[in-house]
Amino acid sequence: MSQPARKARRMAEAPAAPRLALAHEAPAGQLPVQLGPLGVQLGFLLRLAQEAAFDAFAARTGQAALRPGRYSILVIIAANPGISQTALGAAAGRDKSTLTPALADLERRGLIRRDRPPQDRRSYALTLTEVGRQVLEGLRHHAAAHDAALEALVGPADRAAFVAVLRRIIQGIGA
Amino acid sequence: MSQPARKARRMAEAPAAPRLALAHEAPAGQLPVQLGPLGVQLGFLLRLAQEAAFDAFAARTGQAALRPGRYSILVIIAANPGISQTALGAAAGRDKSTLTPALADLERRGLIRRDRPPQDRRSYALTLTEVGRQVLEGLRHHAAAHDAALEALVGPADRAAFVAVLRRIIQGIGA
DNA sequence: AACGGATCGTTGGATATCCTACCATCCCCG
DNA sequence: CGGGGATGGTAGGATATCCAACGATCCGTT
Repeated sequence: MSQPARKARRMAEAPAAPRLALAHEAPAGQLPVQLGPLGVQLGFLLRLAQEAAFDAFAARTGQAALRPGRYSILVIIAANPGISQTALGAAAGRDKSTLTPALADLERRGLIRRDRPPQDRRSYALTLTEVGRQVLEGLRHHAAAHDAALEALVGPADRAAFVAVLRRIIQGIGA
Repeated sequence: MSQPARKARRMAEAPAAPRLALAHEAPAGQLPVQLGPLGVQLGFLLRLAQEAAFDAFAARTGQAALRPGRYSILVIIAANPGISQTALGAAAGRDKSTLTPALADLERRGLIRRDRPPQDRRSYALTLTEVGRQVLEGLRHHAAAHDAALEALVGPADRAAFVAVLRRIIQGIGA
């Protein structure tokens, strides 16, 4: 849900070679493209890393129904049965309007249920169906493998430090 | 260019508090939302970190003309006068079709020039104008400040290690 | 009991992305 | 020299995002 659907359409293929080399190899006889200061700027590298990671996860999951964005929705609903759309959006880091078509799609596929709690007819209580649990189980394997692949690159000994840095960025960069 | 224009519209305001707390604080009397395994999954954290960093940079720059995506385009063109659109897209990690409207806009604003090299009338040679250089100069200050803010969170002593991890992810996650 | 402010979720619109197909151009090979 | 494959860039379409505004509902205050 956080990226366009290119990954869904590309997933039937084996993952492509990385789209970008930081030290750009140009065609024979040409100089490589210089990135200037971008090559060491943390924001730019974060973007490239995130997109590469996202692409790789999408490659693993392979089907539109199992796109990374849907995965995080299913995980959060599974962990919080009865959660509202507003709370889900906040937890997933997504605008509530972004969730409207995504949840409609998951409901249509039979992966979740949206019930009107009698005490608040404005909102929905979201829960996974049995089918949804099964689909999520399949996704968890992909997610675990993806996480292991990322951890291999980070270095297992450095994982905790890396996570701590990401959390500090998440919590602190807007201040 | 890597994210929707929400940031452009929001930039006139002071940056909002972070949209997401990893340990979600719920309304009084409610339990916080549980992230389940997402809270420690590297892919999810990378996404949140990247979006938070992007939001923060967009907040600094403030105007649509100076959006982060345009910044990377200007930096790369500045470092590679005469670069083609195809090479620029590859360096920026963007599809060439994504660049078409962005470059048209930059040209319209007088920040770049697109010339037809006589030896290859299929392509364009992209260069910054004097106005483009000036706009880029202003952006560099924002970018440097943003990078410093990120470095403060990463920890100056850990910056090189963090960059190395991001590069390994960029280069290696798709393999 | 009624009113006004707040909230939940949806809709419409805008922006940004990529993929595929196409046209114009280039270049290499037979 | 000509043809065919490749390349540069654009257009159309699909997907995903957020913002603002709206209708329905909730709740607190008077």
